[in-house]
Amino acid sequence: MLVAVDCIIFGFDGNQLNVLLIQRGFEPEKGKWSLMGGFVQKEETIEEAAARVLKELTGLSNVYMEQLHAFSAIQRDPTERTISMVFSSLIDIQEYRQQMNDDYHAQWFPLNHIPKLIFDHKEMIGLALQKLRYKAAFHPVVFELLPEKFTLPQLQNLYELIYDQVLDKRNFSRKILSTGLLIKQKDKEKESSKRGAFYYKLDKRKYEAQFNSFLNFISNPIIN
Amino acid sequence: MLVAVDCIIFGFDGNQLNVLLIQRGFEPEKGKWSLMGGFVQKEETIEEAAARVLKELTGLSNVYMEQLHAFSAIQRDPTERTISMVFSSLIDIQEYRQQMNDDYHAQWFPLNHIPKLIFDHKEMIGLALQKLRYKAAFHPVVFELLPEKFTLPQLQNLYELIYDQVLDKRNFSRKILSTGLLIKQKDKEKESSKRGAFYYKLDKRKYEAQFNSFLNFISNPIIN
DNA sequence: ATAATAAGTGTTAATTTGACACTGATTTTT
DNA sequence: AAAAATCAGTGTCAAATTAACACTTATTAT
Repeated sequence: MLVAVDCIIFGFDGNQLNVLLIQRGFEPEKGKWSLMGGFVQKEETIEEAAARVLKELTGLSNVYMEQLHAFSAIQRDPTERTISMVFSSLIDIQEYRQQMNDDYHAQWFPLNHIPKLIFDHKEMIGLALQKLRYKAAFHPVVFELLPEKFTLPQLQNLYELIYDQVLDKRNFSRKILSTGLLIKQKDKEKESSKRGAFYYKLDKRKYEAQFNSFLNFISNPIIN
Repeated sequence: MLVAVDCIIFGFDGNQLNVLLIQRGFEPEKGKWSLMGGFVQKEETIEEAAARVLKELTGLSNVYMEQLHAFSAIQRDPTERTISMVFSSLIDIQEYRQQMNDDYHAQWFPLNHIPKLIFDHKEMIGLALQKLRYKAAFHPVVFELLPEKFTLPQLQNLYELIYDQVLDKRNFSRKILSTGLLIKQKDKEKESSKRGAFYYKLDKRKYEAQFNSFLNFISNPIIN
């Protein structure tokens, strides 16, 4: 019985939530779109295997990933019995763009335009998205998808994407600012509007301290 | 590399939260206290393996278990490289007492009197408890620990145990009844008080429909 | 100068929360 | 038979939070 890891990396480009995919480099299903996957070696933990596989296939390193779920249907890989440990992660696309250079052939796909994937990888992404919704409702995880400096409209936009729900900006900013997690900057982002919107940074000390206090940003989050 | 499953079964006896343990039947560490564990066979999913192992070691069947986490530290089993898929479950001790007859030697241990366990099993239980706290704060999972008919004082007692926190009974009953999930019965439980407390049953239809609406029973749940 | 665009901000009513204490039913004791 | 003990059950009020709602401001383009 083989033990594999598969990595789901969500990335936000300012407009869309994306998932990173590659064309599989070995048989079976060589050339088909797939999550970044590989086999666990004898001398590594599954977390180490996930980090190694991600690095090998995309060039990305120091990406914080966490266990999502293990998939073990007997025929999920029709050629060999394989259990897959799935990891998932949220990153800011821009921050990692350099690491992910042309030597690699990983590609970002917007969530609503994911190509046909091998095995049960589509199901894996579905579950990861569900967990993201769950988690983001109570924990300030979405900041991991944003650059260091971001604006309130960008942040709201991201929440609206994740929950597929429009939010009232007055209530949104009151709520998000009331957490005390955001530090207003002096400069503005001027690309996406004439007036420009102030940048904010995350207060990392408070972020870590308060991570487990529940926020409930979304009134009636739809989790499943 | 071996793939194992370990099962964490929490049970409530009316007073205490308990975990089910057995004395391990094979080397290494034969005779030491342990979670119910075994190896995944070629022709079964890990969920099936967990159900089979639980049945073999304790007689329990039809227990709903869900994946908790995979443990894969290289030396966690010092004799052989083994990855363990951990499952956990909540049950009403009474309901399963018959299944768990004298043929088996599984024993319930109150959470604050757990013996020394093999490998990383203590850590596994810690994580399962953390997840129970997390989940029970938003989902009505605690009913799985209770018999079909239960009283409000019993239910409150259970929440107080899980969160190690005393709750105001007026606020508690207001909140729990406002979910509409409980159906008041005509009869009373008269064992534990002179006056007797009305039984309630869970409205199973609503329970399933509302499972994913967040309840937030506990004001500031301490999750970690 | 004017129009267009998106940012930013405040009020009010309704709901929810948390704090708090007494009455009621029954059994045990004297 | 009366009194005491035990635990179930219930209501109010003030504070905090939420949801709904619309206008002003800064800037750029015309």
